[in-house]
Amino acid sequence: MEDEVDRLIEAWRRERPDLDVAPMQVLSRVSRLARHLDRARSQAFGSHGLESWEFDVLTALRRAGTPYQLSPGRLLKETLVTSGTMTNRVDRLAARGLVERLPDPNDRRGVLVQLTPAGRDKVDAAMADLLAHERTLLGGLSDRDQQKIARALRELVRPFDLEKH
Amino acid sequence: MEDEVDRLIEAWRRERPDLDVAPMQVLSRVSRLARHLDRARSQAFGSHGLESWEFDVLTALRRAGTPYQLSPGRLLKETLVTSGTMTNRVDRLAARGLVERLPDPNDRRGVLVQLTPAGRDKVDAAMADLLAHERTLLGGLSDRDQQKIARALRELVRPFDLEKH
DNA sequence: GCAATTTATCTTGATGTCGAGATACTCTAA
DNA sequence: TTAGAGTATCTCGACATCAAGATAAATTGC
Repeated sequence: MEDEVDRLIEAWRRERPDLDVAPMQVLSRVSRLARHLDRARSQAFGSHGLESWEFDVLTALRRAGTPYQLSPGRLLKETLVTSGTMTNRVDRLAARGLVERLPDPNDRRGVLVQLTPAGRDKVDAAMADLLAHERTLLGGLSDRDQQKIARALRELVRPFDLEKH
Repeated sequence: MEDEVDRLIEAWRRERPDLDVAPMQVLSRVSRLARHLDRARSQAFGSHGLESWEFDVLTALRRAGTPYQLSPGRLLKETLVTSGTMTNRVDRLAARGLVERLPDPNDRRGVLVQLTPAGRDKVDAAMADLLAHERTLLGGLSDRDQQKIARALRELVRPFDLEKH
């Protein structure tokens, strides 16, 4: 059974028979699947009144555990955005009452961003929904297959994860 | 050997032991890998003086085969952007001399976007580089493993590809 | 043949992100 | 203790994208 990437590859083989397009079999599918996942996520969050970028920030805080505080600097490492973007995001989340800005008691340059109870409720509900939705997307794959793919993907991501330190 | 997603999942297990976070093993890695691939691509294109969005449009035209013409409407289906975005992209590519706008002889509402020789040269060179780079990223995986993953990913993407028709 | 609908493209205004630079504070080492 | 380097956050301007609407031409149904 064919998918869009098969058609893509077929076109390249026709136009550039000299190129080895095998890498696209894996990597183009990763990119395309990720784009579709983004859209599916946005849709899932919509029912909770959340945008994707809001979910990204809130989950980072939620994962940190009580008291659900992280510095903006830490947040931008977790979410891979720039400092200007994070300032803007925290502003808007604070305006919506989902996070608060607190002065960092140990560093007067610093700030701590803390999840409010309302923010915690929202992110918990959205996370449960997201996982339920993702489970249905993976429905076709056996647990064994999922594990195999997860292991292979871990191999592919590791070089990037290492770069950062 | 652990990666960032292992740490992510560990944090969620600690904070929300009631949730089944297994889907993240596959899907979070897909999303993260895709983000890294985007950045790697941008970097690879930089050496050809191309932006990612430029490459997207030029490859769509290149794949179409001689005479390398597509309508803006067709282009936005291929690249998954809106019509306003495509107008803007074609404007800038035309200003750089990589594409030309021609009137569609069969439909006076329509336009055809055509690759110039300079555009074709650029995209051909960039594509070869991209594939070389992707091959090194996949270096750790045997051909058999690559095929297995490709098949599994095709399963995961198919439902999305079907939606559109 | 004509009105209504659909299709193709472009225009416009709002928005989110980035990157560079500004500001304020902390740390290091002489 | 103090100059200089480093760090944390915010500000600002540029830019790519999107969504909605405008325009013009083609198509459909009567």
